[in-house]
Amino acid sequence: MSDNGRVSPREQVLSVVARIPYGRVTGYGTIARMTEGTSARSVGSFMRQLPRGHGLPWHRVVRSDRTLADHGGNTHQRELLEGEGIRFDARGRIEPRFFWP
DNA sequence: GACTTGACCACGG
DNA sequence: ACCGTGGCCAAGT
Repeated sequence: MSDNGRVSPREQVLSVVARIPYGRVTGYGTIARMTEGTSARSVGSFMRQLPRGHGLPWHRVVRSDRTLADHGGNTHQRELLEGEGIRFDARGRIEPRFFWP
């Protein structure tokens, strides 16, 4: 924690992302609701600065419309998710049953 | 401290 | 179902 007993927004976000179970996904807005002092947009801003490959399952965070965010480069997010058994429909949307909670 | 920038979202037309 | 619009809030300039 950083100031007066309250955990900083990004710490909370990191903590929630780390808790997303294997084989499930959640949305930016959902994370915003589980944390304080955040919005879906600010959650995305935090995620953007994360160094890749530090162990955090960043790929389990998707848009509320169940499509994958455009990260602006080669990311194998879809492959990573499919590797966990997550299925996409013909439109490129993750099937609702994989959402967490 | 004002102004800009996003891995976003809900809603109306 | 597809846009456009306004709202959101931490960070960076």
